[in-house]
Amino acid sequence: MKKRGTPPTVSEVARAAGVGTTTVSRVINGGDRVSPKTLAHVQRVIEAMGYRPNQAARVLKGHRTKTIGLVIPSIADPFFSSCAEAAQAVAQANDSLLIVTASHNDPHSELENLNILISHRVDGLIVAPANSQSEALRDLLKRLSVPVIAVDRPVADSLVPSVVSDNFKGARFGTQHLIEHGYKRIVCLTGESTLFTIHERMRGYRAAMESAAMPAILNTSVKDYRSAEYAIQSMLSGPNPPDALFTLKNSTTIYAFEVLQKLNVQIPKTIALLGFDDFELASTVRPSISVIAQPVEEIGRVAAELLFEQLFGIRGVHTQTRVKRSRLVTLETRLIQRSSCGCTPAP
Amino acid sequence: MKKRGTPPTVSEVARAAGVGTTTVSRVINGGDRVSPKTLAHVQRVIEAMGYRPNQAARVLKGHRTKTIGLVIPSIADPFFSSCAEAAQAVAQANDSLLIVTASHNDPHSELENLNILISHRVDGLIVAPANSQSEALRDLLKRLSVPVIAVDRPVADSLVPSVVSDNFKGARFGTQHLIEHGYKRIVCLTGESTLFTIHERMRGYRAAMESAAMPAILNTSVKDYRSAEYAIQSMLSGPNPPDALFTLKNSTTIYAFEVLQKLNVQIPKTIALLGFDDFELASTVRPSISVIAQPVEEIGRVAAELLFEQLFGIRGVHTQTRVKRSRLVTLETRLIQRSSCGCTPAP
DNA sequence: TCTGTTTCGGAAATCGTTTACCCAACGGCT
DNA sequence: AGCCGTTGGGTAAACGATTTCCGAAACAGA
Repeated sequence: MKKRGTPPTVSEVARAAGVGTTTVSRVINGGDRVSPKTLAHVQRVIEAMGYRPNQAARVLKGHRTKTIGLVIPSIADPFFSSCAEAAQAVAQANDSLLIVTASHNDPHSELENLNILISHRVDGLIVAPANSQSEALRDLLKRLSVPVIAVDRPVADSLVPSVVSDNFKGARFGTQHLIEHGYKRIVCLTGESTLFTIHERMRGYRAAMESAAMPAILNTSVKDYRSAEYAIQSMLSGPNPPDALFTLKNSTTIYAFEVLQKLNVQIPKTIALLGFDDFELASTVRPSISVIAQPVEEIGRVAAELLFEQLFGIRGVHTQTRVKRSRLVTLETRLIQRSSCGCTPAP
Repeated sequence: MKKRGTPPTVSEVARAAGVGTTTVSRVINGGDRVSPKTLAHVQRVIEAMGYRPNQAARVLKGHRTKTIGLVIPSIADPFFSSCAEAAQAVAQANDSLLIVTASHNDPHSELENLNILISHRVDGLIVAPANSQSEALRDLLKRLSVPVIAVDRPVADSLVPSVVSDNFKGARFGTQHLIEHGYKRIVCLTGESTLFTIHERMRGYRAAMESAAMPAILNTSVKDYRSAEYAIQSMLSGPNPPDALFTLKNSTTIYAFEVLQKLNVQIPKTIALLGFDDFELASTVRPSISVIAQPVEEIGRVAAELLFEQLFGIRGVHTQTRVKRSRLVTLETRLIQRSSCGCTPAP
C-alpha cells in the first residue's frame, strides 16, 4: 500500500536505486552521461515509485516555471475563452501551463491578479488591460522582469507588444458596406463606450460616414434589452428613422435583434442590421445576421506565440503565421455576409 | 533605473532595511513578533524595492502552491468555460490560482495533463474525465496525494467525489413533459453517444417512455448538419414520422433546429423540439427553444468549494450552498419552458 | 607498465524562503 | 541587586532539485 503522505524525492529514488542523486537527475533530464544500463535501471525505479520531480525545487534553481499567466475580463465570455483556448494550446506545445484569472474589467483586480501571477514567477504574461491608459498598470509593467503581451486592447505608447484586431478598419469597412447597400440613415449603437475597442470601432464608423458625407449618428445608451427597446422605439417613432443599424458589440447586436423582432420590424427591408463580432448562432437566427468577424483564436494564438518567441529567442518553431516583429500586431477582420444587411435573398 | 534582470530576494531586502531575514519574513506574513516601527520600516523598503516573495521557495518549504488544476475537454466550450469561471472565482476567494488545461476528451492527453499538473504540485484537481471507466485514470487517482473532484462525469465506483447534474432525472422529466403535451412519437437524437452524460440522458428518456408504454426510438447518427438533415428527412418521409424531437446535447439541438427551419417544418406544430442543455440564444431564435438547463456555474462552484473544503478541513467559509458531504453531488436540472415544445402561444 | 583520455558517477554548493532555536535587552517584582 | 517573563530580533538548518567540480574506472597506445 502506497503511503499517500509525501511524494518521493530524488534522494529517495537514488537510495532505492543504489545510485547518487546526480545520476537520477541526469536520468530525468534526458539521460546524458549515464550508461544505458543504469539509465534503464533508474527509470524502472522511478516508474515503480511513481516519482515526479518537484517543480518548485527546479524553479528555485533558476529555471523557468513553465507557466504563463493570462488576465482577461471574463473566462466565460466566448471571445476570451476562445483566446484562452488558443493560448493554452500554444502553451502546451511549448511545454507550459496556462494560469487564467478574471479581472472583470476592474483595474484594481487586474493589478492584483498580475501581482499574484508575478509572485508565482510565471515566465510570461498575456493581459487584456481593463484600461489602456492606467498609470498604475504602466508602472507595474515597466518594472516587470518577464515579457508581457497585451491582447484585444493595447497599452498606451506601445509599452508592451500588443495583438489586436483591426477594429477601426473593420468598422469602417462594415459601415462602407452598409453605405454601398444604399442605406441613407445608418445609426451606430455603441453599447458601453469606455473600452478601447469600442472607441476604435466608433472611429471607423465615423470615418466611413464622413467620407460619404453622411451624418454620423451615435447612440451610446444601449446597455440591456430595456434600453435597446427604448432607444430603437424612439428612433422609429421620431422623424427620420434609421434604415440601418450598426451595432458595435455582441450583446448590443443581440438586444437590437430581439427588439426589432419583437416590434415586427422587417430585417433588412425596413431596417438593416450589421454587428461587430461574430457569435455562434448568428447564422441560425432568421434572418441570419451579417457581422464583422474578428480572428478570435488567432489573437490568442499569436499573442502566445509572440510571448514564447520572446522567451526563447527565435526558437518559435510553432509559429505558423509570419508576423512582423513589431510592437503592435493588427489582425484583419472580415465581413461575413449573411441576410440582415440585405446581402443574400431571403431567409 | 531598476535592473530588469533579477528580482530582489529576502536577504537583499533585509540588508537594505538593516535587519535580518527572519524579520523580513515575519513582516511579509502578517508581521507577528515585529515592533510597529520596524514593521513600517521594512514594509517601506519592500514597497520601494518592488519585492515579491518567490513562491517556488515558499512551496519548497512544504507549503501549498496555492494553485489548483482544472482538466476539461475544451476551454472554449460554453459549458466548461462557465464551469471554469466559477471555479476560478472560488479559487480566488481562497487565495489560489487556477491552471486550466484542455484534454479534448482524449484519455491519453488527459493523463498527461494530470501528470504535468501533479508535477507542478497543484494543491488539488478538478477533472472532467474523458472516460469514466479508464483503468489508467483510476490507477493514477489512486496513488495521488492531493484531493481530486470530478465534474460533469463521475469516476467509476466513486473513487473520487463528483459533482454532476442529474442527467437521468432531467431527461426523464423532459420526456415526460413532451408526453404530457400529447406527443405520440417522440424521437431521441443523441448525438455521439460515448459520453457518460449522454448515456444518463438516454436512460432518462427510455425510463419515461417505458412508464408511458411508448416505444423508445433513439437515433445516434446525428454528428453534424448533414447527418441531421439526412436523419430528419428520412424520418419525415418514412412511415410514422415523429411529432417531437428530444435532442440530448447542444450541438444536436441546433442542427435539428436548423434542419427543421430549412425544411420549413412548423415548430412545434408539426414537430416539437426540446433540447438538453441551455444555450445563449435559445430564447432569441424563433420559435424560442425549450430546454432542460443544467446549473452550469454551480457545478464549477460546488466542485471548487468541495475541493477547498477537503484542503482546509471544514474551513469552507466561502461555501454558500450546504452540500451534503457525500461522494456524489447531483445537482438538479430545470425545464425552461419556451415555445418549441408547445408551451407558450406563438413565438 | 605507464600515461593520457574518455566515461560514468558522486559529494556538496546553491537557489529563496520559512522556522526552530537561541540571544539580548528591558522592566517590574521581591 | 538579583531574577524572570516578555519582547524583538538574529543564526542557521532545512526543503528538493540542479550543477560544478572532482574522482575512479576503463581503455588504448607506447
